[in-house]
Amino acid sequence: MPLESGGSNHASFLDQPNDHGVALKLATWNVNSLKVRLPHVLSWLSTSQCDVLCLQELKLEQAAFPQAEIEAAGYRAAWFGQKTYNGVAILTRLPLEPRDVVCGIPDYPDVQSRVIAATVGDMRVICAYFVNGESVESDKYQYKLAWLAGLHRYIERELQLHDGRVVLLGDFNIAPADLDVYDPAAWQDKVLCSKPERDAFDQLIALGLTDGFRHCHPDTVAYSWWDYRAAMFRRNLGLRIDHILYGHGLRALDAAIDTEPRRWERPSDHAPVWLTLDDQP
Amino acid sequence: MPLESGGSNHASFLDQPNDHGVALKLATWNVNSLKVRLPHVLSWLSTSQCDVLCLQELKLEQAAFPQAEIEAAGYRAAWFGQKTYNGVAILTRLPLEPRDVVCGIPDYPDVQSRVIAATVGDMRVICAYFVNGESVESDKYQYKLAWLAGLHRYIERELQLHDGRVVLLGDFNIAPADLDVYDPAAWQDKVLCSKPERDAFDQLIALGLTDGFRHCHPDTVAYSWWDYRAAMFRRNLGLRIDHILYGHGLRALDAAIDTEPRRWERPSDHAPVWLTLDDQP
DNA sequence: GGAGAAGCGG
DNA sequence: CCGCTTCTCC
Repeated sequence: MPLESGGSNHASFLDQPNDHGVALKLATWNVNSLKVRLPHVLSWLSTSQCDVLCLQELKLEQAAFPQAEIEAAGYRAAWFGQKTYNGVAILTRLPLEPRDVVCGIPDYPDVQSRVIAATVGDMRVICAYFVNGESVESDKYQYKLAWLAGLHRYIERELQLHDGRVVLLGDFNIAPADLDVYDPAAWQDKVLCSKPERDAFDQLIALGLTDGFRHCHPDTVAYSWWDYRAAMFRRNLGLRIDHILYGHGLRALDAAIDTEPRRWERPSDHAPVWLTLDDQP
Repeated sequence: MPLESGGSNHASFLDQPNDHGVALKLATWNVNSLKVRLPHVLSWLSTSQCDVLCLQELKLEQAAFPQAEIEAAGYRAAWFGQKTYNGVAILTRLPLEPRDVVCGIPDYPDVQSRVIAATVGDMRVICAYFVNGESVESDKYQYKLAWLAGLHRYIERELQLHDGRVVLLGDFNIAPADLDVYDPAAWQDKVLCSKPERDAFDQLIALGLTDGFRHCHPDTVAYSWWDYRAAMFRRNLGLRIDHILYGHGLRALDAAIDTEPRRWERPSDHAPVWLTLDDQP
């Protein structure tokens, strides 16, 4: 997969360096209700100083998005809401702003609000809340596989359109490898870990995307989600299912999963995952 | 209504004076879920120092009563629980204890846990959560009137059995007079204020009971309940529907409605009502 | 408006 | 376990 250099003639992300030097910090966080988690999000924004934060499971309708609070924190947002379930958003730190916002997967009809894309600086950011699938026996699992195929085609097009300067981030509801699972034997062939799901993940990678966290930490065991039940977080029994994949037109500097917010009062069951990108093409 | 002196040969409430001298302080409080309001109850017990506290709307089943916490506060309790709705309790400050506990109205079959009686010291305490009735057009209103008749017969018997040393207290769901209503015209003939309900209240009084609060404060406008909606408490738009009625064998010293707990975080919609009784027959 | 239930989704 | 919903009751 050669690095495309012909079409790309982009400027830097920002006119002036941010707190990460010339790097851009992106993050993804399934907040499991933005209404409940807004204080966490605002607090985390202020300390993490990330430039782009992608949220999933807003669980609020379009009109209920807390735009004023987000903007008061110095961010702009594009969001795709839905009552009760799903809902995704892209937050960008000023002077960055989401441009050319596209909700949903074009040509893939879906009543659920799972995908939002925007151009930020000169890269395409695609925030997705992947279908969970419930169990491999479930109808929802079939929907998941079909949805994954639809997303694959979408990402393929976006990579072409944006010369590999694409970041796909969100709650993938897929643990790509056994290293990403606290008990691989128990999870073998279970939803989130099944072969077809991992194949779909690998096919995204085969498009020329890199798993940011795994690239930076090839052997590190780290999880981004812990079931609320059975004190799974306290016992660190989790899965790494939230990911940041970046295209061949970009280069990663560092990545991590910030488990601190998972320790806060009334936490989301997910922790934010972040990645810094070098601004030298 | 002459004061019965022949049959009554009772000792004092307590062997030694309590914080109110020789008086006994009784209170009633509809807590609207004891599970949620337990901290309020414990806090109020510690400051009010009342000897007998009757609770309504526990909204918990018999086994879920927080006995340990109540006892740790220095109280004993008898309770009559029910899942979701109703539920009543009598709390007594040690060394007082509830004796001869009777749940429900004997000979008045009712699946709802609305009445509990106990002997405390040498008086009979009857704690009741009266039927609300919903509206005068409702079937529940007919149930209310029938229930009131059943209660009347019960109280009549208890007054005879205990030589007028009876206290009936609880959420009556009846505002006895227009003075007890923030907008009598609007509430005219409405449930809680209708003629048949007020007649039933007056018939209880006619048994030889005295409305403790009204006896001590003949002209005072004071409410014990304010609807959660429309900021009714802030605007002091309420009703006096929680009462302490005492028999002719007892004498009141003072009474009040403590509106402070209604200002606390996540309050009940009712405020505690208290009465002190002289221990000189 | 605030409590509880029951049911869905994760 | 935790969030959402709709429902009932007051």
